Amino acid sequence: MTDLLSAHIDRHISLSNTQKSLFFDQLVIHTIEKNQFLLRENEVCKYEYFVIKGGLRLYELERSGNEKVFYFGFEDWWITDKYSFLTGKPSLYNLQAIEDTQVLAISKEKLDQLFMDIPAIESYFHKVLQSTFAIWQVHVLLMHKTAAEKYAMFTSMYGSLESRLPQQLIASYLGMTRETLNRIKSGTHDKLRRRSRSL
Amino acid sequence: MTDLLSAHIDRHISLSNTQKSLFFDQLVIHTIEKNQFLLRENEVCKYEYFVIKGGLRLYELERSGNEKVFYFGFEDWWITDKYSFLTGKPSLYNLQAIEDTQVLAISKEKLDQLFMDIPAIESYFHKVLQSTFAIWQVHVLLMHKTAAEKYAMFTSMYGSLESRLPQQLIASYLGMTRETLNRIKSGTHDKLRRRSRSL
DNA sequence: CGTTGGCTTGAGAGGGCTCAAGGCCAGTGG
DNA sequence: CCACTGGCCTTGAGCCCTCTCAAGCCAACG
Repeated sequence: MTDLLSAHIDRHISLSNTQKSLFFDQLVIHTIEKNQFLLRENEVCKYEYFVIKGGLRLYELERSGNEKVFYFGFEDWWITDKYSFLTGKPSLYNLQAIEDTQVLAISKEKLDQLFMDIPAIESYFHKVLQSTFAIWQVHVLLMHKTAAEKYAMFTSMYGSLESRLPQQLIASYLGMTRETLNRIKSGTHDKLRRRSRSL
Repeated sequence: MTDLLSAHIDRHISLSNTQKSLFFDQLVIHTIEKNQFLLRENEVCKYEYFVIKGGLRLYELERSGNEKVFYFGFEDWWITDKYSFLTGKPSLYNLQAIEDTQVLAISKEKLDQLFMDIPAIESYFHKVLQSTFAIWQVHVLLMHKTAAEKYAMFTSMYGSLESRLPQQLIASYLGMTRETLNRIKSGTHDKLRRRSRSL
């Protein structure tokens, strides 16, 4: 159950088995079905989640009904609404399973205690945040590009995820409509269409 | 010289004067004029910089000549190209002073050593990264909005910076052209113009 | 004052959006 | 086994927000 996490830790820091046990004792396993939520708008996000099976998305639901996806979490990765988790303020976002999913959860209180008892664990979460940060940074860079460039960046970085994600969600993550993404993939985006129409 | 930084640390963790001295001994002060660079494209970013006076911008220079600003650093804040700093790979970005500026620099080697000697210092940098992360996260959210919404978000979050930043740089940060930003500020963006033209 | 950098304003073009319809497939129930 | 349904993808046509290109203005500074 904690094998994936144990291996993930080993890739970042070295921890004795005793220390790992102290850590793992604080974890709670959650199993949720596709489309169920780990967090909904206006709730405070009290946990960080390590995905051991399945996938999740973090998204904003606008008043218009439009959904904007900001982050995905699949196996071997941590996901949470960091802002709500750290500040204790109500979340503006939703964290929903996009497949049948299993996660390990750790609460803020338990985590803070672990940081005090075992500095290496804070070091681990520091490194995890560095990786997460890199992903968000790329997301900002990507959002400055044109639709075709965005999709090219996405496939080059997350190509392996593409088969598990409906186009809708990819389009939302890239800040474009499903239709635009589809036209890019099929090679019929406006740029080309216009040219041939005028011939 | 290290007063600002000392106070900044105190706001995040508690450190003895001895420990602070160990930290401060590793810092090097740099003074640079407006428009000079701390880092240029293709160089490896070897330092994290704490700004004690002035301001900097981190930006990408596209082959088209277009500049895209991703981050600012003013007094009391850390700035670096985190990705290049952590991976040791050449940076894709430029870090340039937008005012006459003074920074304290710490190298990756020194910092890693400090993390091993004084875990609280890693805790401090972990917390700083959490704050930096929040800024990039907002930046992603912002990039999904319309031009007018972007500007509204910017003023509500960073209004105090607005007077120190040329509109050009704000526009770039927001992912729009100077002209569009200007039209939004003067209340003459297309939406309104068209309506009155048709009357 | 000439130059330079930044801000303003205008007109036209185009990339991506909206709205709308239709197709495909898997799951479900008759 | 087949009709029905819902979710997702595809395609089309027109529109609009933002960009591009181009001038002109103003203030700071040599």
